[in-house]
Amino acid sequence: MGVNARTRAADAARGRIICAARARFASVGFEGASTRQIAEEAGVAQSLLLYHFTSKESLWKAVMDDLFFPARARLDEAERASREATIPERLMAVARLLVQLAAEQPDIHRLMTIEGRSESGRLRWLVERHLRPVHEKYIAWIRRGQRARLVRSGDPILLYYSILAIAGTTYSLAPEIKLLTGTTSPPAPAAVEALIRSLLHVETEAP
Amino acid sequence: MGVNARTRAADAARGRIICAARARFASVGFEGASTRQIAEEAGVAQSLLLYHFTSKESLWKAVMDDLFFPARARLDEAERASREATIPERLMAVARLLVQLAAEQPDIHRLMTIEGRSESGRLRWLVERHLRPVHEKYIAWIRRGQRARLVRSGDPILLYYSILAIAGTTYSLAPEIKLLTGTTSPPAPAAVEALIRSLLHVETEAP
DNA sequence: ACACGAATTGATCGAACGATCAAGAGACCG
DNA sequence: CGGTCTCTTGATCGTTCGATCAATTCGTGT
Repeated sequence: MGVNARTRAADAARGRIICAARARFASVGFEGASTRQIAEEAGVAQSLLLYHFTSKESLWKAVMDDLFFPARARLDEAERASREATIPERLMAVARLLVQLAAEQPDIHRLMTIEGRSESGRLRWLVERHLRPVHEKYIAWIRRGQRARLVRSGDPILLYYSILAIAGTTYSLAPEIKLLTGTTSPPAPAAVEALIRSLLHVETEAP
Repeated sequence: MGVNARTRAADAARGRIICAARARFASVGFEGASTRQIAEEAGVAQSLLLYHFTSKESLWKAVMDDLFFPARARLDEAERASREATIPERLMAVARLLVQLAAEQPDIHRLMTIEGRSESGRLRWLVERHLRPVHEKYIAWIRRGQRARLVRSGDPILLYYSILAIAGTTYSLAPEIKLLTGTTSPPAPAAVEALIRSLLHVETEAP
């Protein structure tokens, strides 16, 4: 972005604001987060936040873009890398990355599940801009895998959202799990991946 | 509760407040919900809300008790009814009820997943009062089933939270799924149950 | 019939909210 | 070296927040 020392410092401030905003939006939601708390955590004045992002809603959209565009780029890369594999293995490659993303940044799962629970202008924006391009593709993959009898039968939407749910929940609810069990280390991505694999697999034919 | 016409009307008002509060807390979280909106939706003055429930936090706790105590009673009943069955079948009886509860009242899943994502006094209260008595029991069941080689191996906490995630997510995110796919009818509980069953099952021995 | 008390309301408090604006600070180009 | 433009701040606007309080309503027990 910025080449000058001036604009580089400004970009750093923008980055700190986005980072603080992501944490607040993810934990208390859009309505519950306040621009003053976000600005304080970022170490800037509240008016600077609204200088860079014009409104609270614009800041929320910037947070979403900052989170989803890199994630989608990595998904595209995982698709390309598995170009030659079977549908179930391609789906597993995608699922593996979804688990990895949720483990690295649990906020991404928190933000999706906090916005998807009630219809709003923000949800419509998020669905059209980020979710639909991703979800529809993989749901179509599941359909294709089911036609080839390589993926378990049943509602593809239910199957896809169950994969998303398993991929993120244990990382998203880490504070609750810590309070409940004392466990401070989240499960290994490989263990989550194994559960998803058994969910995706075709059932062994009943006798 | 009330036997007089007077107290019966008051209980009705209390019920309407709790119902409206559950919807608001579930969709925008504790911090995002306002007592004025809740009171308006319940058709009472905001001051009456704080007369019956002394504070916003007390109202939240009343909502949780109102949701969890009946749910736990039904869980106890499902346990008793499956007293003679094997561990995996008892777990499936519990899972079936969890799916049914999430399908009937998706707010219960929304409220759990909105509070579990950041440590707070409310989360501590919820864990000690409602979650620990339920979760620890079923995680112990999973451990017992694993020792008997009747339940798939792996982290029991991950397995349990994956079951919870699958049971509730498609109902909890119904607004998002509707926007994404146009589907207005949520999946049948039996379909969700089938996914959980394949998650719980012991893997077929590798050659 | 009447006084008591639980239920309900409207007014109001100080604090925090999102947003706007004028003013200052300082790096950059001429 | 001075003017310009971007970045940053503090003050302030009107609104809404959770909470408190006095006043009113109305069924109930005596």
